[in-house]
Amino acid sequence: MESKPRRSTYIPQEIEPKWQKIWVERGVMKASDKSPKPKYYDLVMYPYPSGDLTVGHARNYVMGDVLARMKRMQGFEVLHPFGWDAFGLPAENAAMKRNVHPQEWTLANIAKGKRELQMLGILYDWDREVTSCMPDYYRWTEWLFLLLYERGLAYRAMAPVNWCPVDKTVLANEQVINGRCWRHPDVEVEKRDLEQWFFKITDYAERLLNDLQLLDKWPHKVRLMQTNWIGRSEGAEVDFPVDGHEGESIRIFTTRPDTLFGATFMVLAPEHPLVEKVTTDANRDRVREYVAKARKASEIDRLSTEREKNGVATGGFAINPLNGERIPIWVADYVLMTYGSGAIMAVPAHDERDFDFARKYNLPIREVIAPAGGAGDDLSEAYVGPGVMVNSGQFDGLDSKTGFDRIVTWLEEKGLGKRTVKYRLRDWLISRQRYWGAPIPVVYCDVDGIVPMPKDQLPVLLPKEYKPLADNHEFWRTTCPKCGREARRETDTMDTFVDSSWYFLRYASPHDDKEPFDSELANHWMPVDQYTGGVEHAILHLLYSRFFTKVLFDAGMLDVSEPFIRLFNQGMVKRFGQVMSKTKGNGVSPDELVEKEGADAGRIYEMFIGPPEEDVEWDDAGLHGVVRFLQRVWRIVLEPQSIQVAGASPAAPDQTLLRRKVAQTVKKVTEDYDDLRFNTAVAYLMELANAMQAYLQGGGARDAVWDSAVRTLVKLLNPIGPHISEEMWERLGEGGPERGLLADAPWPEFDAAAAAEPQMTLVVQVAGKVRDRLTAATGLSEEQALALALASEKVRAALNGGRPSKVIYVQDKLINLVP
RNA sequence: GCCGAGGUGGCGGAAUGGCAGACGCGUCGGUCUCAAAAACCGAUGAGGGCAACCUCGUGCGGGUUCGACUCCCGCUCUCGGCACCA
Repeated sequence: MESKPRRSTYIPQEIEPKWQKIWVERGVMKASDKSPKPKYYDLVMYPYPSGDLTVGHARNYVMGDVLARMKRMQGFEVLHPFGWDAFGLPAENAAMKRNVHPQEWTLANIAKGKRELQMLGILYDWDREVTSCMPDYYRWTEWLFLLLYERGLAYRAMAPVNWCPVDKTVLANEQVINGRCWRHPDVEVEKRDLEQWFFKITDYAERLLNDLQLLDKWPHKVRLMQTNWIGRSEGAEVDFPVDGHEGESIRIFTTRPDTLFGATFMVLAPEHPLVEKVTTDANRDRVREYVAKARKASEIDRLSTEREKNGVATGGFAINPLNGERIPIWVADYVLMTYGSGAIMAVPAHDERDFDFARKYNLPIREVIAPAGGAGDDLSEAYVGPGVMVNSGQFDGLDSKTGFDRIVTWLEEKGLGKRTVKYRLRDWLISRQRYWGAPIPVVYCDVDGIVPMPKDQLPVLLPKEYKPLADNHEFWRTTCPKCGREARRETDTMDTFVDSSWYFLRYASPHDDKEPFDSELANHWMPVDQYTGGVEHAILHLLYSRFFTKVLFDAGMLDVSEPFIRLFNQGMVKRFGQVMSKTKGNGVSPDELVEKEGADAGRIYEMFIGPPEEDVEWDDAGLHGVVRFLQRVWRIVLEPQSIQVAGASPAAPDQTLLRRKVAQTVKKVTEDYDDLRFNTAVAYLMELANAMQAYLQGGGARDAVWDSAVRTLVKLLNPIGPHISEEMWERLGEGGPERGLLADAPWPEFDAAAAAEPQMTLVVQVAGKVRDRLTAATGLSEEQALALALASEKVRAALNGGRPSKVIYVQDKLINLVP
C-alpha cells in the first residue's frame, strides 16, 4: 500500500503559541524612546479589569494591533501600550460579595486579562503597562490633584449634588443620565447638600469648545455631542431692581435681550436666595410650602418636560429697567438654580415655557417681535423666531438681531446689564465616598483649614484594611503638615475618571519616580496619533482628558493642548441580539475561540464581520468562512502543487494580470488598514487569494512573478493574521527565528506601473441605460469611443437606427448616447 | 420636542454622481464517498422567455442631471445623543 506524499496542514493551535513566545522574546513591540524613526502613538482605551474579557471586547484591541503592526512594517517607531483602569466600584462589590480584598480581585483579573490578550496575538509594550490602583501610579494622580489645587482649579464647595443610593456615593453631572445613575439605569439619583471637591473645568469651557475645531479627525458625532454638552449661549445679564427693596435687584440671564419689552413677569428658582426677601407676608405660607415641595421632588419629576409647569406668586414686584414697568415675581421649579443666575425674565410671547406658564396662571402675553411678512397676532403659541421689534418703544421697527445689539449696548451704557456668555457645562465633581480610589491628598486642620499634602510626602496610601475610610481612624487621624497639630485627613477618594484623564501621558515614562511623566518624553510621543475606544466615552473621558491636557499645557509640562489627533469609536459585538458578556452567558472567551478555530481566524473574522464602527452580530458560521479562507491561503502559499488544474473552463493564466492584481491589492489593503476599513481590506485579500488560486487552476507557472505574489500576500496578511503569516514566511524560507521575523520585514511598496490598467471596460449607455460593455484600450478620444460604441449591434438596436443627438463621454469609463 | 446617524438580495455587507449587490455566510446542483461530514467545483436580486435577451429593482413620494444607492425637498421607520440650560 502506497502512502500519499504527506501534506502540511494548517493547525493554528500548533503554530500560534510558538510565535507568541518568539515575539515576546524578541521584544517586537518594545518602543524605543531614542529611535531615529518617526513615531506613531497607537492607543486603545485602557479597560476596567472586570475579568469578563470576551472576543467582543477584544475587537478594538485587534484593530489597534493591526494598525500597530502595519505601522511598524512601514518604518514607524510605534508606541502601542496597555494598562488598566483599575480603581472603581466593581472591585468593592466583588469584595463584599466574595470577601476578597478589592486589590486582590483586581490584580487577579489583570493577570487573567493579560494572558487572554496575549493568546490572541495582540502585542503591547508590556514594560510600559500602567495600573491605576497601584501606588506608583496613584501617587501621581494625587500629585496632579495638587497641581490643579495650586492653579486654583480644585476647590471645595457645598452644593446640591447627585447621590446614588445604591453606590452610596456622589456622581458627576456627566454620570447622571436622565436623572438616573449611569451604572444603575433603574436607580434615581437623589439631591443632597454636601461639601465636595470640584475641578473647575468651566474655566476651560471656551477653549474646550473652540479647540473642537482642530479635531477634524474625530467622528463628527463626538464633536457635536461635546459641543452640545458644553452648551455655549450668548446673551446678556440684566439686573431687575426689586420694587420696595432699595438696592436689591434680581440678576437674570437672557439670550433674547431683544425681547426685554415683552417681559411680563419674573421667575425665581425655588432655591434662589432672594425668594424669602421678595415674598410678601400674605404669600409667605404658600411660597414656603411650594419651595419645600420642590426641594423634595425627585430630579426626574422636576426635569420632566412633559409635566405641567407650576409655581406660585411671591406677591413681590420687580422693575423692568428698560421701560420702568412693574412686573410680578413668581417662584417656579422650571427655573433651575444651577444655570445662569437661577432667575429669568419671562417673555411668554416668545418663549414656549414662559408661554405655557402664562397661560396656566393668566399672566399677560405681550408680543414684541413680529414675524417677517405680517403681524402674527395669533397667540396660540410662542413665536421664538426672528422678526421685527414692536411694542418696544425707541427700538420699534428694528429687526430682532439688530435690536439684540442695540439693547445690550444701551444696558451697558446705563450700567444695568452686560453682554455675557453662559455655558451648560458644570464643574466636575470629583469626590467619591468610596474606599477603592485615589485618596484626595488634603488634610483639614482647625488652625490652618484646608492644607494640601506637600508633594514630597505623596502618596497618601490607601490603608490595607478594606473598610470605609471615614470609619478608619488610623487613616484619617493625622497631623497638620503645616503646624503639626492634630488634624483630620480627607476621607473621600477621587472619581476614577481622574485616573484616566492622564494615563496616556504616563506611558511615555511609566517608571518615572520624580514626576507624573517626563515632559521631554511625553512631548516626543504625544499627541496620540490614533485613539480607539467605545463611544460611551464621547463626553466623560474624552472631555476630561482634553481638560487635563490643557491644564498641563498651561503649566508648561506639555507642548500639546489636544491629546488625541484621530479618534475612532468601534461598534460592539453582539451575540443572540445582546452585547457579548460572560455574565449574560452569550460571550465567546478567547480560550474557546483559540481552541476551536485559532486566534488568527478570530482576529480576521472580527475585522471582516462588518464595518468597524457598526455594532455587529457574531456568527459561528461566518467565523468558519474565515477558517476556510486561511486554509486556502495556506495551500496556495505552501502547497501550490496540490491545487488541481481545473478541467472545465480554466481562465488562461496571465502573469501580467496576476502582477496587476497583486499591485492593486497592495494599494487597497494599505489604504484600508490606514483608514481602519478592515472589512474591505479582508475582502481584497480574499479576492487576491481567489485570483491566485484561479491562476494555479489555469496551470500558471510558479516562477518569479508567482513567488512575488505569494510573498506579497503573506505580508499583507501579517498585521491581521500574524501567526499564520509568520509561519508561512518561515516555511517559504524567507524568515523565521534565525533569518528574521516577518513582523520586522518592510511593508510592500505600491507599484503604480504594474497596477495600471492598459484596458478598460467601456460602458455604453443609451439614454442612461447600459446597453453594452466593450473592452478597449485606455485613453480613447471621444470620437474613437463613439465609433466603437456605434459599431455595437446592441447599441444600434437601442438607438433604433437613429443618431444620438448628444454624447457624454467619461474618459476610460463610460459613454452615454442620448437619442 | 430638538440635534445627529441610518434604511441596499434569504443574511452580514460593498459601491459616495457613471457596470448596483464586491467579499463572505446561507441555499441549490455537482465531484469525491458504501454513506455522511469535511473539502473542492459551479449556480444564486425578482419577474418573463426555449433562447439571444427583455422588464423591474437600493424605505415611500417628488425634484435636479445625459445619468442618482449616492445630490436637493417632503414623508416614514429604526438607532444614538440631549431634553424645562432661559
